[in-house]
Parts: sequence; structure tokens; C-alpha cells
Amino acid sequence: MTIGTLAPVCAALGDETRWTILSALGEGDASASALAGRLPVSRQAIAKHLAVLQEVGLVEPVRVGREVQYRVLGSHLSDVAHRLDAIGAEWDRRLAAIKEIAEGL
Amino acid sequence: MTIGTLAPVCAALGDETRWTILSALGEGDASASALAGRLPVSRQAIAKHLAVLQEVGLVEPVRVGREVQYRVLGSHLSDVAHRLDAIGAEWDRRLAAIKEIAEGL
DNA sequence: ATTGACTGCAACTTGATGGTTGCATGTCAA
DNA sequence: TTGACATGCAACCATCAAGTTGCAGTCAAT
Repeated sequence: MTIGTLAPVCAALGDETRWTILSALGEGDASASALAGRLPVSRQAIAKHLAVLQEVGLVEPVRVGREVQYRVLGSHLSDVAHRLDAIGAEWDRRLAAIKEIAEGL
Repeated sequence: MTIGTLAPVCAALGDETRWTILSALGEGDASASALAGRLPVSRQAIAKHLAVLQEVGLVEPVRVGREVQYRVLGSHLSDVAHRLDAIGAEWDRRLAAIKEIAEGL
């Protein structure tokens, strides 16, 4: 049950602005410029966020003519979610076992 | 499918040191001082991390005599994981639908 | 060919955060 | 009651990250 690369993904998901971006991309692919039109931050700020999200595999660039659209990768988010779930379950299992021993005489 | 308080929890999970702490707590409750004995950071630093983790509900303090032990809350981590999974699945579902429309004429 | 729009890179500012040390407080136990 | 150990609070430092502006490079369309 290796933690491995989990922290960077969580760090990427720890920013509200990035959730706003992900949420927007969830309704369809979009470029940094297009997103900058809807959100109250500069295009460059959005580009940085997209780079972070791409780095951890939550988003994927797709060239369309001269612009670069970004696509959200739901399956990767689900993968991360499953790993977190497994860790949480493991903690509960272990603590239950400890409690068992403590009570059981 | 509200995002709500998801970002703060993810931000808390975005730090390697906090994962080390959580991992240690996963093997049994421990106080800040006890953790400081095993980890290469000061007790105060650990106390701050525990405060962050407690803030987002990943950890719970338990007074034992004069010391304060912390217990990891696996079920809460699993809750978060399920919410993330649902969001990822929703993204995939929507993009599949869009693709369907684009192809299916 | 030129113009306009989109991308990419770089420098800078600023606020948040992880870390430290020092000291005060509190509480168990001999 | 007094000493030892644990917590809590505060100040401080350094680094990182989010955001900005500005400019250069590309590519499509007129």
C-alpha cells in the first residue's frame, strides 16, 4: 500500500482555483485563453495551473489548430480516489484489530 | 455533487511530512512528542501539522493522562475518496456523452 | 504580406506555509 | 511539594507558490 506519488496529486487538488478550472473542464475541453475569459484570473495564471494539473496527470493537452485545449482525465482522479480509500480502510482495519486485542483480555 | 470543503482536505494531504505523520498514526495512536521522537522534525512542527489534520477531520485528539494522543480517522479519508471518485466518474460520463453526440450525428 | 489571436517564457511581488527556537503553563508522580 | 515531562503560545526566518505584467514567437486568415 505505497503512498508514493499521492502527495503531489493531493497538493494539486488543494487549490480552489484549480478546482474551478477542473470544474469548467468537466463541462467540456477548453484552452487557457477560453478559461481566462470565464474566470477572474489572468491567462498566465491559468496556464500555470494547467501545467501543475498536467504534471500530476489530471489533465491532458490536445492541440486543435493553433490553440491547445485541455481535457480532464476523470479516470485518473478515480484511481487516486481508490488508493485513498484503500489507505483509509487499512487504517480502520488496523485500529479495529488493536482495539480487539486490547479488549480481548 | 458539490465540491465544497474538498480542497482543504486535499491541501492537508498535499504535504509529505503530513503523510509520514499519518502513516505513523496508522500503526497506532501517538502524541506529538512521541512522533517527534521518530521523525526528523521538531515537536512544534508536528503539532502544527496535527492541527492542520485535525482541522480537516483526518485526525482526532484523545487525552490520555497528561498527554494528548492523536488517532487517525480512516473513515473520513474514505469519505473524501468516495467524493473524489464520484467526481471523476462524472467527468468521464459527461465527456463520453459529448463524444457520443459528436459521433452519433 | 500583414494583422490579429493564441501560446510560451521570464521577472517580479506578495502572501502563505513549513520550519525553527524560546519560554510559559500545566499536570502527573515520587 | 517539587521536579520532570508534556503541551501551548509566540516570534521569527526562509522558502514556495499564486498571481501579476510584459514581451517574444507562431500560426491562421484576410
